[in-house]
This record gives sequence, structure tokens and C-alpha cells, in this order.
Amino acid sequence: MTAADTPHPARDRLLGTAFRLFYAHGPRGVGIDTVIAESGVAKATLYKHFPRKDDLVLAYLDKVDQAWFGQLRAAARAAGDDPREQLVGMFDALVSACRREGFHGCAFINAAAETNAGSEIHARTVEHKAVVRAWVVDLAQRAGARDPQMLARQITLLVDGGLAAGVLDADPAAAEAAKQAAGALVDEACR
Amino acid sequence: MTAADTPHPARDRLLGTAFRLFYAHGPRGVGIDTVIAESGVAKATLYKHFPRKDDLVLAYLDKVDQAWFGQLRAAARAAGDDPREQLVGMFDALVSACRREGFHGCAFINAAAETNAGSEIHARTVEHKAVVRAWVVDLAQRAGARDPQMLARQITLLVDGGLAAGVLDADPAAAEAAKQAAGALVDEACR
DNA sequence: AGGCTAGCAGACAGGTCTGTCTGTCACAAT
DNA sequence: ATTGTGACAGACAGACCTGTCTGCTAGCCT
Repeated sequence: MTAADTPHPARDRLLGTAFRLFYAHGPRGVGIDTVIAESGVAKATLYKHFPRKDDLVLAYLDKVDQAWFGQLRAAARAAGDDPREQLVGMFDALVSACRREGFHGCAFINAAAETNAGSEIHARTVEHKAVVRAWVVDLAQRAGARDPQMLARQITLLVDGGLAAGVLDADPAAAEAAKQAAGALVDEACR
Repeated sequence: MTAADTPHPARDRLLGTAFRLFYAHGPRGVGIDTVIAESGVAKATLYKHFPRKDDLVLAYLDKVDQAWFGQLRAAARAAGDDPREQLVGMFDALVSACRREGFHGCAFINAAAETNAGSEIHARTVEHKAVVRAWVVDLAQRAGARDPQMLARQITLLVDGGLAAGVLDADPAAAEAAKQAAGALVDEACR
């Protein structure tokens, strides 16, 4: 077993390190030199896989998207089959995220905050939020909400608020409050 | 009338320019050279008033705090004397903020996103959010909420969510959804 | 055996950033 | 009139950041 485990071990190491560092300090707060030093990869190798730093940032955001969206769906699924329960249950992902060591809010919002609107990073963030909201709209429809668009917006607002609060102090109480609010709003919208 | 209008005209010009630039691009995205060029102030003058760049950033955040908190209170007051109405009315500040040209989310969250936890800027942000929440807790108490702490947290979550969404697309629909959600939560909490 | 690919190591250029320092000017108050 | 102060102008050092380039090593496939 030499190095055929994955097609590109160095690439994976880079992405893993970038994930950790970018999330902790923000993409702009981490230099390329730090990434290569901590991942033990040569600079030329990095630039072969990711020609510009932004390409690495975008790959990082894709990784975050998969991870976070996955957690959200898993938490919803764990709440049962009723879409109404799922809309509330997804907040368990927020609660556990707040408890996780090193939680620092939403990687997308943090990244978007330090880029000019119109950048690729900005666009990718908007896209991510749109995908999540579309999923919530679907849940809201199946839950029988009178105005699924409105309910979905309110739910995602609560999620984003909880994530934003997490940049400051990762207080699980805020996440619990969001969950309770979601419950009330879902009841209201389906009554 | 020479230059005795204000004690320090250059300082005011610096702060005004910093406010505009820091809010648009994030403190880390704006160099000192840009600030002095756009405000027409000498570098030495800047460093006399603000020994470190962070001091300028903190002064900027104080300015934001006054402005935003003022808008929030004004919107609440405009909604009438009933604390219940005020809890909902404050969201009009969010709605108009979203409509304003160049709206770019919450300056505090954006600033905090690009600093390591533990920095002065981070602390100032936490403080700001605590002050706002304390004010909302007071309103919730006077509104007769069963659990004022909980309601206040939910209201501030919605505000922060709306502000965070504003980093991406300043959609007034999100702010309106937040306002409606606040109404439902207030009703629920005071029933 | 020979060539190809992936990767390591590190120098280098060109730019930008913060913060310091020197020197000059204008005005106001003593 | 002289002295002090607030401000302007800009050079400078030292650090850091991105992205390029040159060499070298080791395994794999033909």
C-alpha cells in the first residue's frame, strides 16, 4: 500500500487543512504559506490543484456546504417522518453545532462578509442559501403551511440568526430558543 | 470661521471615511493608506488620534452602535406606546435598512467574523449585542411575556438573521418575514 | 531501462500592509 | 513676537501575501 488509496492525497490534505484554518480565521486571515506549512505540501503542488487562492476557498465552501447541509438533513430525518417535526428537528443540528468545540458561526456568511459583492465567493454563498431554502420550502409545503415561502423564510432566518450569534458566543441557549420559535411558527402556519 | 467648528475636524473626517469604507469592505479589507487618501488627512494625524488601526475600527464600531441602536429605538417608538407593538415595530428599522443603498448586513457581525475570538473587536461586538438584547428583554417584560428572556432571544435572533441575510442579498422580503414572525411570537408569548 | 507523474523544497519577484519618522505650514494665544 | 498645536506631505522599514519558477526525489507503467 503505497499511495494509491486516494487519487490525490496531497489535495485532500490541503483541503482538510484549509477547512480547519479558513473556518477558524476566515479565508482572508490565513495565508497560503500557513496552509502549505500546516499541511506539509509544497507550494507548487497547491497551485497545481488550486491555481488561485480563491479556488481553494471555493473548494472549502463546497466542503462546508456538503457537511452543513448534510447535518441539517440528518437532524430533520432524525425527528421522524412528519414534515412538521422535521422543520423543528433540523434545529438540533444548530444546537449540536453550537456545542462543538471551535464553533464559529456560518462559514458562508463569514466568507461573504469579507468579499465584495459580485465575487465568486459571494455568489457561491447566495447559491448555498438558496439551495437550503428550497429544501425548507419543500418541507413547508409538505407540512401543509398556508404560505410555505413565508414559513421557509422565517425558518431560515432563525437558522441564520443562530449561526450569526455563534460567531460571537456559541450559546446553545440561542439555538434552543430558535428551535422553540420554529415550533411556534410552524404551528401557527399550519393551523 | 476658520476651524473651530469642532474640536478635531480631521478626526471627524477620518471617522466618516472609515465608517463608509469599513462598512463596505470590512475593516480588514481597507488599508490605512486608503483611509487617509479618501479623507485627505495625513498619516501622522491618523496615528495621533488612533494609535493602532484597531482603535479606528473600535471607534467605527461605536459609531455604528449609536446609529443602529438609535434606528432600532426610533422604529420601536414610532410603533406606539404598547410594548407589544414596539417589539414588532422595531423590525421597520430592519426593513428600511434593507432598502438602503449599500446595505451590507451587520457591521458588528462582519467585523467579528474576521477577528479571532478574544480580540477587543470581538468583545465590543458581544457587548453591543448584549446591550440590544437587554433593551429587548425590558420591552418583553413590559409586554407581559411569560418568559421575557426567551422572547427577547427569539426577537434578537430574527433581527440578527435578517441582518446576516443582508450580507448576501438585501431582500426586504426577508425583513418583512422577520417582522411577521416577530408578531406571531409576541402573540404567542403574551397569550 | 526509460519516461511520466505526483510531490517536496525553497528561492524569488512584485505588491500591499502597518506603523514610524522627518520636515513644513498655518493659526492662535500669550 | 514667540511659542505651541493641529495638521499636511511623504519617505521609509519591516513584515506578509500571492503566485512563479527551478531543482530534486520516488514510485509506476510500459
